[in-house]
Amino acid sequence: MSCITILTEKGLKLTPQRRLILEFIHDANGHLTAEEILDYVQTRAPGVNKSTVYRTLELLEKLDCVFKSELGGRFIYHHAEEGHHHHLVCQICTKSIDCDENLFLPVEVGTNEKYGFRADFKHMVISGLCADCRR
Amino acid sequence: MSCITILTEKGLKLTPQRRLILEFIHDANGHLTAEEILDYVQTRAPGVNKSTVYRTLELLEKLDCVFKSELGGRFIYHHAEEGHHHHLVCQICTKSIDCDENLFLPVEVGTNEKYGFRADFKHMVISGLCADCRR
DNA sequence: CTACCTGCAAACTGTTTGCAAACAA
DNA sequence: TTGTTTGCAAACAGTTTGCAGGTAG
Repeated sequence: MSCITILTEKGLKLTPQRRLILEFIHDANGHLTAEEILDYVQTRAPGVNKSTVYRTLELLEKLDCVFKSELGGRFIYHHAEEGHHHHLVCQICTKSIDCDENLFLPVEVGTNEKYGFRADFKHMVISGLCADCRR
Repeated sequence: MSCITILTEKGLKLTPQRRLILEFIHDANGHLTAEEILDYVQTRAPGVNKSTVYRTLELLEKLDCVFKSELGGRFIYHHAEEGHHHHLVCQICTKSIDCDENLFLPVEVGTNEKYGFRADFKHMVISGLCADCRR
């Protein structure tokens, strides 16, 4: 079910601001900071306020339309579609690689068996060095 | 080699403030926020300033005496000794379980083979539900 | 029409910085 | 003594909030 449907079904409104934010998040390959989202929205609709962006992101997170993670002391957001749930982020070039989610299955099983801990691997950001920057 | 040795060998000074911070971080089982460290230090030496704590943590990180991770939009710190490099943090009770570091070996191997990405799993914080809170 | 949404400005939290005084070695 | 370290206050970044006016449905 699309984010727009989710919104309208709850009696929430599809404003131009929200439309732009949804559009940008959906088209983005990786994750985005609130600032990046604001910048984009403002190129299309100058005057949009950052509090609108933050409030929309908070709403979309509650509706499970976006995931909120953290990276480098700030929050990052990405759309909550099936597949590619993780991001490999290069420490040097900051490039982000979408990562197959079942790579973490062994860890999930391991923490469960060993500590009874149900790890939540829905929105991981893994820091490291990408193939290009390793050389 | 102890943190104190590392400090003095570089001509850096072992002040009472630094002594307290080192002591607290070393004794802590899990990870600590700057605020928690400041609170502790101030019970033992009122008047110590937060900038001292931040500057000391920055220094200790550079000297590889502590690791800096992030959790819930703020930074957390833990001592950089061998073993138990990861933390399983319960979303409900916020308890932290030290976690065997080679649990992540399969992921490290996987991201390497699949994407050529050298994942840095030295200071992971994994969110989820602990055994008690799952019930 | 009305509940939801926005822009604005201001508050807030966690972190960082410049500087003069204080101190460990 | 001397270079390092501290406390203070102020700046800073990212995020959140209250409110009056605006708008989608």
